[in-house]
Amino acid sequence: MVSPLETRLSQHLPLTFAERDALQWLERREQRFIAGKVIVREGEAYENLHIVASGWLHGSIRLHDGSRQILRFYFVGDLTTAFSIAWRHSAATLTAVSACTLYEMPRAALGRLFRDHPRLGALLYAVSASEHVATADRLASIGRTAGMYRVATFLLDIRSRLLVVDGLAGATFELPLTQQDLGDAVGLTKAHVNRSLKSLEATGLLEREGKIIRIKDVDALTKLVGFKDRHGHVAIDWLPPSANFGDIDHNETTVA
Amino acid sequence: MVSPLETRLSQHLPLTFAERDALQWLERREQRFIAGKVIVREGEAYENLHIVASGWLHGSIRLHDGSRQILRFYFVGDLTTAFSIAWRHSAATLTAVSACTLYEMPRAALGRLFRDHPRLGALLYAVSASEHVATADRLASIGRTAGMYRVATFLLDIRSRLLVVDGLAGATFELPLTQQDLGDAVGLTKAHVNRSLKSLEATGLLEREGKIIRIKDVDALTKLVGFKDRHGHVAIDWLPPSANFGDIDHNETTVA
DNA sequence: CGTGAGATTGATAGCGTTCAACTGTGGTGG
DNA sequence: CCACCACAGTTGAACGCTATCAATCTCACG
Repeated sequence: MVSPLETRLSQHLPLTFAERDALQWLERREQRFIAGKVIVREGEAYENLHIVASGWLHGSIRLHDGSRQILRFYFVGDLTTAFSIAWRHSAATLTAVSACTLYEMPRAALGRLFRDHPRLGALLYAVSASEHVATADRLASIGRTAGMYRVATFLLDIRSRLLVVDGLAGATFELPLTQQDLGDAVGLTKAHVNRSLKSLEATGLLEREGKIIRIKDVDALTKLVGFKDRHGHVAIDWLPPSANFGDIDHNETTVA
Repeated sequence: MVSPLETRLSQHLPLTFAERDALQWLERREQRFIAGKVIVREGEAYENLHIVASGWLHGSIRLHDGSRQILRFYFVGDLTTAFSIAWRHSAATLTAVSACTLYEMPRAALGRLFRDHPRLGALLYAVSASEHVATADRLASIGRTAGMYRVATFLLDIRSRLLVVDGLAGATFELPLTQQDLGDAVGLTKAHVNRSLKSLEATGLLEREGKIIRIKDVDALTKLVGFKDRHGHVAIDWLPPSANFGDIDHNETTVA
């Protein structure tokens, strides 16, 4: 009965009972998808947002010339393609990378969450902000650096997020992507992704075995490519107090 | 006495008196800056967010190798580098492009806004989402398209935002940027920016006179480069009702 | 008229794409 | 159990876009 979104948000902030209850209400409609399934298609009207309960997904947009840009990968506890909330039609395509389980949540439920739990609304704003900055980092990386660096930055970023999500200690993880997918994420062709991976291996900082990636010296690689980790924490000092009914809160947190 | 942020948000949604009042409270500390001034520096602790009252600014980040990526330009009514809210230290450098006037607003004031006016919080979330998607579009553009297309997309994007902000009817506008700046925004060197502009002029779809840009056929150029306008509207159907005190609202909106 | 910043243009080199071929591997049907 | 197939990964060769470096030009300004 662990709520993924609650777990995620709790990493930033101790939540009140009422807040946790509200989050769990968002996670009642469970759906499962097989690997490769397109869940929401760019440009189509959509009714629901999705919270990831398990599995990998990605959000992508398609360009004029038919090529695809993968914007972000989503893991347990992520609110997928949340940026689409600004429109009735989805801004991106949501695709299951692996088999996954999602909770479906009506758009209006997010509005109610802002109303009933402003502090959670503000926290979601901050989380969304951190994702925006991660996108911005990738923008800079793609615009200005050579292929090998883009790939390394990408791998460090995924590793960093998996750490937060899975609590995996190590620098070894499985990357269930084709090199084509990887290329669509970092803006390279699959051929050059392959060469970039080879170059990385040649530095001795990275090893591969099939889909398994092992970063042999995370610090050295981080320094080499100038990677900035944006996922550790979000600032909460600016958030409003947990409610208009502070007394009830106090009771409930102690109960919890 | 026109409040820029209020004006901006009113474009999406009729605001109540209380909401408008709250927004105006954020705009009491006015500051002026000359062109070129660095207002917030990446990585430094910061206390305040800024609302643009007049002028152009941009937010940028610096890469490992010293090069600069401009993430976004800011105009009247924009909440600048709002994504930094997720950290105590600014995620980006905020620089005045032209002389400008800003309102300074403590970070915690944003938190109070979420608490006291949840609907505004949700609306800010949506606006932030639309900016995130704009960043994502640029990411795709930079990763996958040739220089001429990137520049054209950038110009169409700026034009589109100026339309919203200034209500300018035409396809002619002043671009107070050096070609170096433009290159830092679209991921090209200044030399290649120049060649890309020349190529665009050669198509007959664009004219330049100094800093003045005239797009001769917006629709044709939009179609040519596959530009998607993300600035027109944000969806508000998911927002919560305007307050817990519906009756007061009703009075106040009619009074207004 | 000198000065300096930005714009423009040219020559060259390199990175990444494109296209194509080949290899390895896991799954499937006979 | 094996032949076959599809798909991903790998590698090579040639091309083209963009960076780099440098020189020149333009223009506003003191």
